[in-house]
Amino acid sequence: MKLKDQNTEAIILDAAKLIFMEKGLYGARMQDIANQAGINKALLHYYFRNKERLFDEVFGGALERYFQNMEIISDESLPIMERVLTYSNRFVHFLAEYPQMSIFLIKEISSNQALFHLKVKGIKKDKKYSLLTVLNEGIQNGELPSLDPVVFLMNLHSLCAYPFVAAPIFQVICQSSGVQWDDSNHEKLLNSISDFIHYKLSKTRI
Amino acid sequence: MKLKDQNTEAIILDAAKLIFMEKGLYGARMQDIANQAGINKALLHYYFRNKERLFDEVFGGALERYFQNMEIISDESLPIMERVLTYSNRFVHFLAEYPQMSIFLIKEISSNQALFHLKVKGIKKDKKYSLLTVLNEGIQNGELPSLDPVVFLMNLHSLCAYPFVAAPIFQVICQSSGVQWDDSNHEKLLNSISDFIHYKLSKTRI
DNA sequence: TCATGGTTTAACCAAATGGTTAACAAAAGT
DNA sequence: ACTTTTGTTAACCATTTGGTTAAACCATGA
Repeated sequence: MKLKDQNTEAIILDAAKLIFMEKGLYGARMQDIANQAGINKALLHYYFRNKERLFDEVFGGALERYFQNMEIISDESLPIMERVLTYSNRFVHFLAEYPQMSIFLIKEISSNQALFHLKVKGIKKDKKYSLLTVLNEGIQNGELPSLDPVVFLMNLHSLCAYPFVAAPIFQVICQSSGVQWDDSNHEKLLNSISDFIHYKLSKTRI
Repeated sequence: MKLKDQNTEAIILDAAKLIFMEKGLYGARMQDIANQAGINKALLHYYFRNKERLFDEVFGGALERYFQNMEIISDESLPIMERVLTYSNRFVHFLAEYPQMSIFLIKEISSNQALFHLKVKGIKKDKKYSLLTVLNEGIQNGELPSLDPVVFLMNLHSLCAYPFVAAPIFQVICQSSGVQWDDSNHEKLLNSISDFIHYKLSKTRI
């Protein structure tokens, strides 16, 4: 029975992820999730006591993967520029793989900041460096030019994440101008971000 | 009666805007809106037949103002660089004034792309130029260096809008790193965007 | 084989919620 | 004054929805 057990649990989580991602906490219906998973609604409550617990599971998982990817730059063996480049690369690839993740996080965080706060604290506890500390360090020891690290962080995240967050908007904008915006643009996007990083973090600014 | 009439309608719209912005279409409850407006729930249905109509009113209004601000660059008397700078400036100021607008649009668009599509078509019909066409023009006549206008558009919008969209996330990130992220950063943000525009649109690239 | 315990379901329940009705209030027209 | 129109409300209704219950199902070990 253990086999089947783990299986349905995973199936439920996948279904819940899909539905929650699409509809959010309020929009999602337990029945929809049950249908998606191909099981009875009561079974949802058997595995995850209620809607919030199920949501928490999905949400927590998403957050963990999110931060996991955000914290990869702590590798001190590489120059900071290199780390930031890899970091943004992985960030974009991560978002490309889970396109709804970003918007999902933002949706839910904006309507339930408290939960997010707690989860982050739990996850960040065991992480040593954040991009911010790394940047500050680099500025102080002269590896980076002097710049406002918070603004840079904001800019960088904007360039990486917004294209996925606002994909629906852009599809319409581009469409109505006769251009296409699809996955083939990821490479161009990455190039422009690399360009930005080099521009901002090179010691030889103009 | 005309006086009171217009008044309650406006009150309802304000209340609906507030609640819808915060909770979205699904999350918002008619009762909440009625309470916020200080009136009976039935009165909502008296003025706006049902929830969707009321939502449409709020949503349509938001969209119109949004696009109104996005289309100001059509002033041909100015050099393109100037126009783009003003454009991004106004964009940021607009979002600063309606911080939830962007996230609201994204939320609703992502769960109801069709409506958005229609509304945009209706609004864009009477607009002559979009940022894209202006950019393309500038590239062709040599006023701008050769660059991918779609990617630039994406980058620019990202830099402007994401800080507002992701404000909740950033507040937590910054907080857990001991930094502050509040309105005082708008100016820094604007500077960094100006810098980006100059970097990208100057003919004298490095 | 059959008792046991985890798994799954159909049927049900109570609360929430969008929407309606009928009656009342207040202004405007006559 | 009184009739009509417009604005407003309390009470109500039907449906949806999260959650529960009791019974059935089924693999496994005694």
